[in-house]
Amino acid sequence: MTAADEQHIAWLARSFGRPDYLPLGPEDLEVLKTAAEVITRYPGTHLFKEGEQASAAYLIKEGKVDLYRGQGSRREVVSRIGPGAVIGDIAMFLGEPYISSARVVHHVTAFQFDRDRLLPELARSPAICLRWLVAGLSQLEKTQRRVINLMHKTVLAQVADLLVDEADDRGEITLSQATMATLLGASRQSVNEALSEMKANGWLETGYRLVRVLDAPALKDVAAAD
Amino acid sequence: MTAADEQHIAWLARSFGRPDYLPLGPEDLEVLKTAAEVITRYPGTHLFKEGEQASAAYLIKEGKVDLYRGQGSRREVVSRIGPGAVIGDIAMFLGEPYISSARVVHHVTAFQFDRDRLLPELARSPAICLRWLVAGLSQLEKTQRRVINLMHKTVLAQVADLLVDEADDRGEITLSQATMATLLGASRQSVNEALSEMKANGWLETGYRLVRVLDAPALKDVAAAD
DNA sequence: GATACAATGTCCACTACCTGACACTGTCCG
DNA sequence: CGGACAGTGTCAGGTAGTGGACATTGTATC
Repeated sequence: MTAADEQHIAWLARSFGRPDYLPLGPEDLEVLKTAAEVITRYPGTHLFKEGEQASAAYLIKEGKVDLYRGQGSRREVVSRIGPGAVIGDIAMFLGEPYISSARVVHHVTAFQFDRDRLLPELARSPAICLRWLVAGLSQLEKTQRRVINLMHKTVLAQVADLLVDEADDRGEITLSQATMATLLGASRQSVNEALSEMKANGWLETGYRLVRVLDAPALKDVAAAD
Repeated sequence: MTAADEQHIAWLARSFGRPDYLPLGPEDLEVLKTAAEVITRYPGTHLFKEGEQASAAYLIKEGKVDLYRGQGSRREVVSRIGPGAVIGDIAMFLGEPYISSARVVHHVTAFQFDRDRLLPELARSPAICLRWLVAGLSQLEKTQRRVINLMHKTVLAQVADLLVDEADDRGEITLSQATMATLLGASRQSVNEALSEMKANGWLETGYRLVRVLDAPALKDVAAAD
């Protein structure tokens, strides 16, 4: 086994092996490894598109991916995800078309699990099957809670929440205000106003396609308010 | 508990209380018999209560059960379910508290699946495990789609959608306008206004704690609009 | 049947947000 | 270097929805 393989297994274990119950054993990881394929994609390309029959799920190892729905000017970005995230799995398990499109933002490497290869393997590995599906339930439930939490809050609170959520380790977010607006389902003007207010309070700095969070606790307060 | 949480619970409860949510077939029950326990309960007793750690799921065999949330005078019946329905399973799989209370209305017999006994059994029956969890995923995914669909629509469209969705076979909905309002996260006044407008169009009749849908297609149009 | 409570129907002022419009500034590329 | 374009900052008018207040009507309780 190569060093690269070791790393891959470590990743898989981190993503699927949360050990509250039914922990995955080494043989389970071996199964996942054989069912997966490592792929790399360049920015602008798609992992999958909305409406296509779901043939595979993806575990992002590196890079960023935008999930969006709709086309052209009606495009609505649903979320931006990074390393560790699993996408497309729900549609794949349900045997339905993908619910959204996944477009690569920053150069991506990912594990691709093809339905035809994965399902037979899972049928032999109930522990993985349970873990994966419970993880899916949990994730769906979480995003649902998030959506509903934001639903009737002010744009100010929504923006604060988005910034806290999306900031990298340096507290920076590289999204245009227009993109943030579609992410939240708000208008660009409202987002701009919210950012201006928080900038005036000294909680953040703004630049071209950039926001730098200076006072994360304050933003968390605002996001929780209401 | 915040207002947003209330809404979340309302949404989830609306979905999980569905009588059409039937993940298990007869042959599955044969396999699961060893993990199940047949229980009988008298009217007024509880199968489980909101907030309790979910330790078991129930498959109703006979009788009626009210799913409600809140306590005392603040109690709100979310749904009444009958034979064939499975309740409490998603909370059980996720290892989280129940999202609503289940009170017996008419004398009930049911299968009780204890988490500690069920999980090992499912680990031996990957097919059932897959089917059950996929049913749960499907249900959650559907509600999520609905939430996102309704998110930025007018109260009028939201009310129309709720009515179409909640109407029984005679086209009647027995919910107070205040309850509908909390279900949708809107104000009672707005709901009232929406109902008035649709009543004026001859699409429905209103009564005390009652709405009777007269023109379901028209309501569907309104719900889809925007 | 009298009383208490719950639900409905309406009023109005207030506000957050949206659409549209326009000037200004940063970034990319020939 | 200079144009083209994308992104930011800001104004104004219009509107859906909120929250408070209150009269009216229906339902349950003793």
